[in-house]
Amino acid sequence: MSIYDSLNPQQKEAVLHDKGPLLILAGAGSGKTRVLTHRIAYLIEERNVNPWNILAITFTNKAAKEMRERVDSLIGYGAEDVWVSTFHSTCVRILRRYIESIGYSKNFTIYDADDQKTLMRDVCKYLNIDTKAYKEKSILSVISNAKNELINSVEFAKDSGNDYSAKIYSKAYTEYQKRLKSNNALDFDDLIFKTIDLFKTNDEALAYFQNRFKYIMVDEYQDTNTAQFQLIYLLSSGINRDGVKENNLSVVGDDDQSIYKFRGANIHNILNFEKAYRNTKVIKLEQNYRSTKNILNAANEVILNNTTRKVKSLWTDNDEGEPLNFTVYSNDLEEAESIADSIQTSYQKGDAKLSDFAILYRTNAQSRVIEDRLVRKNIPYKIIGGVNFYARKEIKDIIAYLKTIDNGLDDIAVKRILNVPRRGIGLTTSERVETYSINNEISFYEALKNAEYVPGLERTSSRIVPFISLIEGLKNNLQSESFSLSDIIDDILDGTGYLKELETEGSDEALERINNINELINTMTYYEQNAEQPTLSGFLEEVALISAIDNLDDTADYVVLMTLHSSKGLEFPHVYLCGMEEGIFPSYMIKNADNPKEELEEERRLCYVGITRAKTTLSLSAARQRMLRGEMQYNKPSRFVYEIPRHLLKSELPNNKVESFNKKNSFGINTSFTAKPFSTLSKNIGGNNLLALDYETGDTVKHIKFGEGLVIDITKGGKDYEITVEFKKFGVKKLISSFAKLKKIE
DNA sequence: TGTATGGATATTTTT
DNA sequence: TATCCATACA
Repeated sequence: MSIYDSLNPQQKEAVLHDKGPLLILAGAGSGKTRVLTHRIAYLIEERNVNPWNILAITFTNKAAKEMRERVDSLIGYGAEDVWVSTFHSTCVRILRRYIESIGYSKNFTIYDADDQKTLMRDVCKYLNIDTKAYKEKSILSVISNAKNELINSVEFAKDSGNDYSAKIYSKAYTEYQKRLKSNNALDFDDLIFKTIDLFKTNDEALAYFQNRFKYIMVDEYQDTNTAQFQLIYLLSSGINRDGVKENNLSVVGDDDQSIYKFRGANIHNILNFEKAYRNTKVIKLEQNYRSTKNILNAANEVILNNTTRKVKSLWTDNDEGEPLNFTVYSNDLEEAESIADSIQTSYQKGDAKLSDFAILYRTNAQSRVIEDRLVRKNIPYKIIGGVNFYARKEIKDIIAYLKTIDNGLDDIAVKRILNVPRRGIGLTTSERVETYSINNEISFYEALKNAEYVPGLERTSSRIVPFISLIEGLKNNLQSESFSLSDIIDDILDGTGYLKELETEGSDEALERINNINELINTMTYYEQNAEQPTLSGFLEEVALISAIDNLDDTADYVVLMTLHSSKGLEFPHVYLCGMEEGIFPSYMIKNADNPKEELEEERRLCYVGITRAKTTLSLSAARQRMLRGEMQYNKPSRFVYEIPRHLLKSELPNNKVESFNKKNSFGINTSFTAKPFSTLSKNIGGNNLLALDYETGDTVKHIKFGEGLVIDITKGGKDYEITVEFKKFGVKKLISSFAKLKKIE
């Protein structure tokens, strides 16, 4: 039996596709990674394609690693020669080799969001841009959008014409690029942008890679942006020996799972693929192997409300499974408590491992309450994302030292550590050095070396000298043959007294920082032992391109918490989708967006992604009130919940337990209950979901807290009703029908 | 130059 | 709520 026999007909067709462009529209859980890996195996084993002629591109390191492992297990040898990597690392590898032809040096550093912001702050100061009116972040986002659309600063300037704001952005863009270059640094977007730049200006480099990558595969194609599209287009447009353009490009994606528009992803890349590549073969994978029928149907129904999509419908041979849970809790604490409870119960019964559970939410901020509950119950968990490990102060400090040692041109790094730990070198000094460096067109570090000549620094220069000799000493260590990379952090810690300072402080926070630093040392040791040719630049590069999801270890047993975005591509037997509330999910941000309808559809795709992560059970939940940035929010259940057909949902028995932490709710009572919103719900044919009320004006109704009252008015407000009731004991109140569980009294 | 303080402010998703 | 920033003071 061959490895291809286990594939279904569509999968097989995709795997056995010969040459030319191939678009695989792969629904959630339809085995797309399987198809890609089998296709790679097929090309190598059956078509005698050289492994090194294959390039497979993913978005995360984790996906790349998985793909390589799977190819490895499929074929006997050669898997290690297949180039499997992310867009960004692919570009870094290309640039490390050829970047000199566009005027950077090979040991360029990569700026993360923090570095970008620091640099932009300097730029704004220099250009006298009022950062109240033009925030660093928004300027950076304008620049990022431009780069994603392959607009350089010169073209941007042309396009901005006489528009006042555009001119400011343009000036900032120009100066920002100038400084990146003099710092010998690239930001994330530059990695792609400059690679294209290189290919457009250096025919030899382009030809080399076109010739090398005869077969290209791209995963998650729906998330590519214009620049990435162009990159792939260039790489896949090589001419073969017979002078024919083969376009041996296979892309896999699902337009319904396109959730990175905010990051420049261009959904038209996938929607118009067939137009960009003539003679494209299109294959749809519609059989889902992951979820139960109930879960899949719920997902299908929700996504049906989107208008901009390729028509497809997923089906499955799997069991019907259990209906989905939907519970409305009175507040976020209770929601968290209940989720933790239910995980604990299943776990203790031995029904599942902890790693079978995932708790998904829209925003990172929501993780805090849940984390708190899990801690109290001693349930091991891991939060993916949130404050990035490499964004922590102590880690950034050490990294800045490493960058300074590696690339003295990186002014941002040098400035960061100049006075860390304190050396009595303050702002005034730093500014004088900077002025000197600008006037003399040298790097900040070079200027520091000349401190004694810098005007006004006669006295402080004595403090700068030891700093310089420290760095120079570390640089020298690195040169010596016997020196190992992993010693370098120890040397930094010793030489600077960084560790000592933390030890003396001795606070919990300081200990935590020490732990983090040790983790960094471990990472470095691991890198040194495993990399083919370990270098400091190589390590810094790896660290810069790491993503949150890469830290997910699927062999460890813990509950994972993450945003819906991070969950894409993963699957779990049991999924909790919490915070299913209007304003949270969909986010309130979409209301003020340029195109609310488009944004809503993106949120809905995100919901689709969330639902389709679940294999056997899915629990949705909402909270009637939740604390958000110190303010109490009252939200209605998410419209997405209403888009799930009633018959796919299970209503649980009321849950009236009294929790001590909940005593002080603003109503003075505990209203923990399991909502049954669908007992009173009817779905209109137009898709405009309205609650059907079982009472009308003039009826006597009963409210859980206010008791009996007379309905005096019912007004339609959006997708809900506002009910005015005159209560016997509490007077006239206005209530929202979906919250106030009013019961008609006969 | 360093630190403490209070007030303003910004709140989605991240390779 | 958490972070950032300006200002005042040591």
